[in-house]
Amino acid sequence: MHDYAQCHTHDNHKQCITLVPIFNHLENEQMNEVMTTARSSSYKRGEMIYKAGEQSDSLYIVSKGKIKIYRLSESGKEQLVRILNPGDFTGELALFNEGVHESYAEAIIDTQVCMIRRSDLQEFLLKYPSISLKILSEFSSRLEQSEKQTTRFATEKVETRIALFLAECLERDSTELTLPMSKKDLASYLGTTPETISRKLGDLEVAGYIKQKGQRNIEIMDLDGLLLL
Amino acid sequence: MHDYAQCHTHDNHKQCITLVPIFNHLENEQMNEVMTTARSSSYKRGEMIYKAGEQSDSLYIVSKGKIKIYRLSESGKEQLVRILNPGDFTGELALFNEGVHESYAEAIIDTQVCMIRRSDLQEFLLKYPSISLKILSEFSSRLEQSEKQTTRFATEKVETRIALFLAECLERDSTELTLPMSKKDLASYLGTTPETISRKLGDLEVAGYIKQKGQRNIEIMDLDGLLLL
DNA sequence: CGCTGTCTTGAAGCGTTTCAACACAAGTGG
DNA sequence: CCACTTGTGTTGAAACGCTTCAAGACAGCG
Repeated sequence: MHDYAQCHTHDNHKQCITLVPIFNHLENEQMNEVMTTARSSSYKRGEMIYKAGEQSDSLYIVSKGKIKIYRLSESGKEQLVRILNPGDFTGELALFNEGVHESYAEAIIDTQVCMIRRSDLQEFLLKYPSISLKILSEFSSRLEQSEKQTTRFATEKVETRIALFLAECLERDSTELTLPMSKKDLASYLGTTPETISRKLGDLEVAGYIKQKGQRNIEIMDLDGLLLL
Repeated sequence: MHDYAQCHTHDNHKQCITLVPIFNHLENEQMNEVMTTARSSSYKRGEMIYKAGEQSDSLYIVSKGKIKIYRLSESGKEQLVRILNPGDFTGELALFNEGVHESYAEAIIDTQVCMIRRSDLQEFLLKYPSISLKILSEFSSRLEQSEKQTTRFATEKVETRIALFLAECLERDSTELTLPMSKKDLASYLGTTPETISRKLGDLEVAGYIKQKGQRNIEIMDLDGLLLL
């Protein structure tokens, strides 16, 4: 493994951009072209990358660290939308839209991102149409995912939403998982409260579907049963 | 206004494709190229255009009629996702993705669509990259919209979701609106039951925020009050 | 006109939130 | 390194919001 912090800026960008599904099909030369336009930037735990209402001017690719994306509803309540790990990107929505962010991006640990300016990106898209197809594919998945999530909120009760979430965290053929976020954040993500998360996980454990191991690890005892809730 | 049904197929396609934001910036010649690859198809009230699980092979553009898009949740409950009117399109998600539909599309009145095959579309996208940018922009808006909707479900109570929906139906500087769907469908769209819709609208009327006029018309008496719920 | 599906209203029941109090873990500074 | 502070996680009891079921009114379509 590499320690990014010790890399040259150029190596850092390369390291980071090759991680991204959108770009990783490019020829080496095109890749270099993209890289030279990128800048990098660091954020300390708790710092904001962008806020709702701000003008958007870049695509942000996480090269190191963790970022949480959240929204405020009309009545001021916060909902966690997504957690970004190295290789994930954000800021894309505002780029093709009105240009104003509607969500908040905050570093949850010390984080390094690499940024591609809007104008540079647009240029690449017209020059290498295959990038567009990649982004279209990425957007499609995200839209499916988001609509699926909406439908779950609209039709499933909390216990089911938790069960489905656990099932999605579980790697194929594995029986144990590590929660990707705190239970407080999980509550925000699933549209409920930390108290309810705590109680429902307790219920699932009593019913024999899962076994909680410490704060963040869960062993799935009966996946099929879990999905029948 | 035109009566599409009486048009020649070719005129019909043109009529229909020029309606679509994705294509309406094209030169006449390019437009013709797109049109010649399109086919049209008709559906009677209640007929399915596609179902979840089916292989996807086309983009569908509504030229006449109304289509409802809905999903089934894991536990089998139905949620209405969107209603398509002439000029709207669907089927796009599966085109860039796995190729399998995850939602259902049903004609709610007699409907005519024009279809562009997947392979033809991909060809156009690589040939005319500006179409991709248009679609990216459309997808961005949809994603914003969908994430906003998710956040509402996650954080707002039913009454607020209804109020926000009414506000969005209201045309600028207007004071009266016509619901775009039945209250039963509205309930499905907003993730609640027809009974609750009925009761909450009653409450809003008693509180003086709105006035119900017949089954589908509503006069907004106090928009600001409504949005402060 | 009659049938079918949508809409309304009431009463009972359920699921989830809220508030408060306490246990526990993690990050901070002497 | 420990003690301190701060934030996260748990548990109970009460309150709330919404759904469910049932029954009747109404509208739309053949």
